[in-house]
Amino acid sequence: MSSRVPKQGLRRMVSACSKEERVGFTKLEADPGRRERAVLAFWEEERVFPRSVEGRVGRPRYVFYEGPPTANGRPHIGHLLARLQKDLFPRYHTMRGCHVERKAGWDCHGLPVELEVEKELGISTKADIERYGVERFVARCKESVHRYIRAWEDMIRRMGFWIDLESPYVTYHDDYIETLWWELKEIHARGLLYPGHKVLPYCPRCGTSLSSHEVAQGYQRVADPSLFIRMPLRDDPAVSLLVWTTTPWTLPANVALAINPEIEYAEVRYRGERLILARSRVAAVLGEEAEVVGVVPGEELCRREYEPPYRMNPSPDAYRIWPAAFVSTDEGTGIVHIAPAFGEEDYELGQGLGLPFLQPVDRRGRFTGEFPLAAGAFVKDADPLILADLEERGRLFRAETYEHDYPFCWRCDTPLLYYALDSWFIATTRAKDEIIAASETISWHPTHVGESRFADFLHSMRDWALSRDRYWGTPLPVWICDECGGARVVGSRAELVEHALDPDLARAVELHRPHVDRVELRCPCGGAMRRVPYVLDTWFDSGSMHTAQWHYPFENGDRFRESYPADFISEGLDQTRGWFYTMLVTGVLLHGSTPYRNVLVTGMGLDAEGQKMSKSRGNVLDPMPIVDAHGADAVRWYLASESAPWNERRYTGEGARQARFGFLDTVRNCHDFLVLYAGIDGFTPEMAVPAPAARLALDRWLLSRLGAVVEGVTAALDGYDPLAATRELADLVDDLSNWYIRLSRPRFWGKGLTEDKLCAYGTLYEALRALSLLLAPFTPFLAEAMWASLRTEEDPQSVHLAGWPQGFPRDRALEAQMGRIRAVASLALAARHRAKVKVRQPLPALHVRAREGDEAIPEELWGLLREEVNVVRVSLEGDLASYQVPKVIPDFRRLGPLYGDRAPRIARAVAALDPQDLAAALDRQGYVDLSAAGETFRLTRDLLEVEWQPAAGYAVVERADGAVALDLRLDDELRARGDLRELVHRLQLARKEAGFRVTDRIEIGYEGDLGDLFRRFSREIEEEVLAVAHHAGELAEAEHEVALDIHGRRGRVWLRRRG
RNA sequence: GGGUCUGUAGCUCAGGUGGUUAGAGCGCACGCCUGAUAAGCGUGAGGUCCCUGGUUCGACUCCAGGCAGGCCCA
Repeated sequence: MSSRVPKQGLRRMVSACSKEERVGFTKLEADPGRRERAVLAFWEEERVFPRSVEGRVGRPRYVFYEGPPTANGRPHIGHLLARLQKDLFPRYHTMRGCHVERKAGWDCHGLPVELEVEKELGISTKADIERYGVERFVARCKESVHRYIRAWEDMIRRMGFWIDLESPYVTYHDDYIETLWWELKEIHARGLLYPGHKVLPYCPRCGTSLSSHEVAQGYQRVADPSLFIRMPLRDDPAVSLLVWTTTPWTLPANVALAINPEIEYAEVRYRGERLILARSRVAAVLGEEAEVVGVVPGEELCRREYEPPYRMNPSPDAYRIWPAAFVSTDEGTGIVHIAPAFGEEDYELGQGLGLPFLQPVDRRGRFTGEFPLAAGAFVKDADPLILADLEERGRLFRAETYEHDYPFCWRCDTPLLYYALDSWFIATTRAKDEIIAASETISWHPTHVGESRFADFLHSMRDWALSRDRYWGTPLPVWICDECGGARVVGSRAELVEHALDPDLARAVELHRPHVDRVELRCPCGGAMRRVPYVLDTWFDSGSMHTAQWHYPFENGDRFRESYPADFISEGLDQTRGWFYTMLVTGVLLHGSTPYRNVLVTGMGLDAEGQKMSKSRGNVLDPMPIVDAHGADAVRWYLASESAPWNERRYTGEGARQARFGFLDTVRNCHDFLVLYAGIDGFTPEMAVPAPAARLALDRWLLSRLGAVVEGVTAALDGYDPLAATRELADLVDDLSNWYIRLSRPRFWGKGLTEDKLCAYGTLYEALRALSLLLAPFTPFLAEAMWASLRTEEDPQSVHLAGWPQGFPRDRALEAQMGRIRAVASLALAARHRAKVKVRQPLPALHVRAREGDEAIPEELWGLLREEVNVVRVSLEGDLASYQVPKVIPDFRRLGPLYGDRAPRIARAVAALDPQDLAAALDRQGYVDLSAAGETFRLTRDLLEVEWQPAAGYAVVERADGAVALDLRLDDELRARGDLRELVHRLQLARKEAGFRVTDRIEIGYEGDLGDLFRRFSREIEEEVLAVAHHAGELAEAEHEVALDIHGRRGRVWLRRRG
């Protein structure tokens, strides 16, 4: 296909109708929505994204892994930050010449999806699901996932996030699941997969346990009861142990108390009763009133019996006191209530001592008939019942509330219970050293997340509670024999078929509940094996994408090997314990090394009030209206340029608006400026332009700045610091717009395509072209639209198929000199402002206090300065003393106490002296002697303040970056020149009011006091306003007429177009 | 309670091996420019650099302790 047609196609799509329309350059569509939709259509038609990947096959790979979005909610603006990084860096490395595959992925399984469907169906328990039918339920889960995937795809496309949506990995596909099965078999072969019975955080609503990384997501601050309870000693009922708990509902399951034998306990008398508690807690718990009557060593309490709150077990081992090292005196009384069913430490203690196990709570978190007081009540609701009962029986010592963080189910907000459960585990703790060693090869951005937060988490690692008692998930591939209890971990579909009682069923079955549960295997013992009822923790799904996305090892061996590990991943900070952790674990267990080398961690999205955005809070900001209003580029630039990626952000719509008008429109204006004049002169990029060395300093400066920015942006992106890159780019655009173009404007106005004009066009063209390339990763739409206008026939069709810019040699001396000139210009403008003199009025001189290096600045640059600040002459001075006069002010606050009523006379004497001499003397010797009223006084420097003021006719500005004195004295010539500029300005305004084009030639008639000016500056006026003739008197057939007042010269002017 | 990050202008945020007068954008005020024009530019006002203590000739920066917020852990 010829590149000509699509080039014109995009041109048509992105450009506004322009009067100056020419073959090459075209103005950019100003409406971001229209511009971006045209670019999207172009990308689609020309398959630009796939070509940008395919075109680099065989080049070094830069491997990117997509952290799959959970397909159970709509995207909000908080998701965009990480997505932006995931687009920006692959685009950049593609332009650097790497082969960057970007396979999309969808995380489809899990409780959140089930919850969504439950809500749709208006049901809320597992029994409801069973009644509804697991098969239908699972089918609806699949539908739900598809709905959300479509919403995500729409957002991803509209934002210009390039990722391969055509062939994503999908965690619920059989191929994906098969890899997970293979992984589990591998892990099992290493002896790291085991079934256990442990106390786990458990959601009674969802009916399933949660892993540590899930629990981490759901802590909330709550007020819980805080109870102190009396537990009388069996052998001495007059004495009670004082026990503290924040979970009254666990008391019925109490079977023991634990103390620490290292701790000293005290028997105290308190308001007539005798209590035992840790000695160091007496004051905190009981206050001043308590009287310690005896010390009880911890060991003395061990094995003694006590009276439990509820005697529910007859065993002689129950209701005794035991030693335990975990008992501390940080809180409570140093005596801990033990309920093995409801606490991890409790459970282990109970196992170790062979204590009875009481479980009066069912899987739904409700008390069973075993505990009639609260039978049927949800545990948290039973708290008040138990409290009242203890109170009534005189066992309650004190009841308060206690504010602490308690874990809640991260999806359904039900308080979690610690509950003894059967579960399957991965023994990650046995590979802990290996995992930590691998983690140390990862580069974190920012470093502290990896060094502290992630490292801490790894060091406190627990075994991974892998199984979930749910429906919509990867089935745990473990089959257990009914007869002998033997287990088989199935690692592939083939293995399933091989051992199935019904191989045809196994061959065709979908690897989901309830289908796969119908497959029974033949046990070596001859019995039938049935699958355990569990599905996997969804984090195992996404955490395995490094391997499962390729359906490795069943196919794609090469692709897997070339793509492991990833060079780059980027997700939100909340993934530290989520995806970053689970992916590392599976990567190390299966492949022995980290699955990713660089992680860019993005901060969380907050709303305008600083609250975390979340679906449950209802404060999520939908990005699409903002995108519609200002464009995807504006949102992208806002996200990239506002703050470092890892900072949390407060999002408002305002940021994108600013990005659009403050930055993107400036870029567009710069481009359109070139288009306007290149159109008039017929400049095209194919024209031969003099070599940079032959161009003006202004041109050479801009080219050097380009070199600096290319270096800066490259280094910033190589270091995963997009913020620094945007700063470089913003500075460049400022230099381009507010200095280069501003100062070059007169160069573009002259007649014909002169050598210098060619240089200006060539330089501006090269700058815009490089800018388009540099912007491509950040604002791909605008960059593309610019490229469409600027590219030559030899160039790639898309900016995203082009290479990263290079080849702009630096001239650091010139950059520094121009920087100095700009600083001086700013000082001079400040001086004009202070003196209230317009820039249009020429002034005789600007005196600059010289700095090191100023003498080396070439005359050419001083010339730019003269024009910019409109002065006839610029001079360098050693100091500005000649343009300032000192004013010596006596300090009455000091003078008064020293000289009393003589002070005013001294002040008068000071005023009578020449301030110039006074200041010089103070400066030289630090004091001045003077006589007043017949006395001589020696006034030291601290008594007299010297203030420097501009001398008459000067404006002086002094700042950290320099000092200038502006000569404001006007003579007739300067006044006349000022009048001329004023007149030209008014005539230009009149042209514009008349609606003439910038190229129209005109004829002028005038009358009144303006004759002098027209006669004297005849040539200048005609050139400036493109007049071919002017004469006194009203103009026949005038198209426009204005009344003028130029500094008191009044008159009228008529304009008419000619030819 | 522990870890960690953050705290700088009205708002959103940069910055600094410890060194004259701490920056940007937006907003605000005033003005300039007018051949990029339903644009552009400049100047200015605005800050106890969260607080307290320490180290130092000198602290917004380093150290310690606190306060507030976010995230994470228990």
